[in-house]
Amino acid sequence: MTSGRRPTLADVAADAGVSTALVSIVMRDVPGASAETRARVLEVAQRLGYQPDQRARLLRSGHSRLIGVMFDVGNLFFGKLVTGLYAAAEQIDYQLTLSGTTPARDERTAVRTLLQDRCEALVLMTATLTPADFAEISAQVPVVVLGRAVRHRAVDVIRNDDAAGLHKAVDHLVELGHRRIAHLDGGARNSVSSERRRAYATAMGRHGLTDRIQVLAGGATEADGVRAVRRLLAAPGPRPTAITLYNDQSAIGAISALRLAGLSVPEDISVVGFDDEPAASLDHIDLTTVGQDTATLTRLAATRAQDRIQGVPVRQREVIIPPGLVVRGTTARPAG
Amino acid sequence: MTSGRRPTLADVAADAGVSTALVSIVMRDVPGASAETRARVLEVAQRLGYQPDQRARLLRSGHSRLIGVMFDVGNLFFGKLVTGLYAAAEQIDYQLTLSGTTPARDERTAVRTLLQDRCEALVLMTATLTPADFAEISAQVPVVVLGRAVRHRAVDVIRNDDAAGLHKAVDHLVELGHRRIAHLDGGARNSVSSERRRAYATAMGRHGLTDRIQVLAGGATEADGVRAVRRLLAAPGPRPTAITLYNDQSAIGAISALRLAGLSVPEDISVVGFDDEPAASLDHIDLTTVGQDTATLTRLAATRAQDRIQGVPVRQREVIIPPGLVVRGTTARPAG
DNA sequence: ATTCGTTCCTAGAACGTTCCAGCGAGTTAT
DNA sequence: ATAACTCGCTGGAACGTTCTAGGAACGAAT
Repeated sequence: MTSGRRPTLADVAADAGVSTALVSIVMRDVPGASAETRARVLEVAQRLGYQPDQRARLLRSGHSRLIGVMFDVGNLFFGKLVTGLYAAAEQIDYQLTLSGTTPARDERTAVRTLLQDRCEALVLMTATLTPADFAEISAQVPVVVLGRAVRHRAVDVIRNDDAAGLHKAVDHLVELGHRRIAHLDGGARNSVSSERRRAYATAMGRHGLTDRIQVLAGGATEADGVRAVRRLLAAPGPRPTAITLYNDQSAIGAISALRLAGLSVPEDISVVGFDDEPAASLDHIDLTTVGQDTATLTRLAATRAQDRIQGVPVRQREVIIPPGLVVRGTTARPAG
Repeated sequence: MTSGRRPTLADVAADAGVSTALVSIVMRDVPGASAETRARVLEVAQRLGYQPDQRARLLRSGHSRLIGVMFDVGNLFFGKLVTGLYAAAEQIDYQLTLSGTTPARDERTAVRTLLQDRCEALVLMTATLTPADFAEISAQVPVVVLGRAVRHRAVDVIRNDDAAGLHKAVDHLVELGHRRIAHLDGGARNSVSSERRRAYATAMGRHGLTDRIQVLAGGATEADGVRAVRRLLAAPGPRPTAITLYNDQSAIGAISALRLAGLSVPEDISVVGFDDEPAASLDHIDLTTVGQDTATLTRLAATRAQDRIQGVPVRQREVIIPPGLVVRGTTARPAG
């Protein structure tokens, strides 16, 4: 099946009766060859099934035009980001090398393979790397952290504006007529969670609803959403007409708990999630949620990588992108 | 931040006062260096932050010990398979190069980059490649198709035994006491769907339930599941006490339609899906389903790739792996 | 004393590409 | 007519490794 040896530049050159240098010129589509020679060389290359050897190419040319990307293969949100990165990289004529993390393949390992592939910059969707890791890696290659708030003087950060997301959620609900809006928290020891909680309170304040602020203890999972709703319904006093939640997972849990308790969403109570996970768009969930602008995030990550490679001076190391509100079926005007 | 140039073998050699060849020997951990020299070279390499250049290494050595993997970054099931492949590749001391497909990056493009990276074999989780593509690709490098029934004389196939999956589903329901078991089909023009439908019928027959066979027109989406259940409930005659479905998506739709109609799952009706998607294990779905043996699938794909690289003769080009039944909360004894 | 093996090491040639310098033959400017 | 340039092309060096062949040193066997 597999033919003995893949054809090289030399094979094409010999067949076309020219030098390897000229074939190289033709293959790279740079000036330096006449139209007719160009056509002839291309014809031969096509006929022999020549494929340029990426490794030899970059070994010689010094620069690989390669951006290394680390991501978790078990999380669909990162799939979205990788999709965006591929598109963005193509725009600026860079290639992507992917290195996945799995439960058995940690981030250090993933980064090491990217380094060995001689990527010119790294885009990391990291969860576990430490400041020491960042120091070590960024000493070798520019690093862009995508999607997570990391504070390290040597890395660039492109991430979503969580605060703006919650402002939009609250604005949307207030516009619909809601006043009694609760927030279901994402749990203690979690910086993302506290940023979202604070933003909720600020947003309520901006609408003069400071006295209506109600933060419910919650968490990041469906089960957390279920429990929080049970507590909420058992509590005395007027029920909120709407809830914003830490994320979609807990929102999905909350919705099923509400419906199980005989309340309908959104007629009796509106729900807004966060993240726009794929599950949020499923027919039977149809969750209104805050969606990160993955296209912009990835475009900026790619261009920032390029800037660093080219040594372009960068003003702000951290760029924060406003998300959009994806209005679906779990929000409506309050009853009455 | 980034230091001028990454250290090379020559840098390490100069610093340690030995030849580059010797450093190479030490780095590859092959015999030919004394223990003390080895230690000294390693110390220098560590100190300089030397990382071997993967490209130069394989350019010289001819073989890359690299397996190219193509997968869809937008599908979590493939994430599972990639996870398995990483583990399997490590076992046999190969590295993986990932090339993702996205809506904007087609399979031809993905394969081309893998070829340029000089992978020694390709593991393709393909949906769109044609026989002509397979012919062209497999002429250059061994090809293993993972997870899909492709019939082409030049490629190996490792895939799940869909028929066995449906047999297990039906056996499980019969064992629980069900007799009136329906099957919700995955739609017409779809070879996977018809294999599953036929297997359902065969399984029913083996339990002497040929006269209870009931195939409902369905599809692959949640909406299809919802519609099929509505039709089922509107139809006259006794209701089935259990349904097997084409996949998890349609099963999730079916469940929500059943519950909306006031029926409880599994008390009134049992439901079995197919694929064990991540959504199936969510708390509020908790779907009994047929789960593919991804560990075995990926292990075999990797070793098959290795066999082809090494020219080991292969008896059967297609290997079909039995799936397992993941029993969760949507199946129970029938009422009465 | 010579031969033989081992062990540890090195020189130098590859691998397939790109880059640099340069060359002949036209064309244009002086 | 000469100089200067452009165009199309080529030879050869380089990139960072690994591989092959072999050499120096040393102990053991003859």
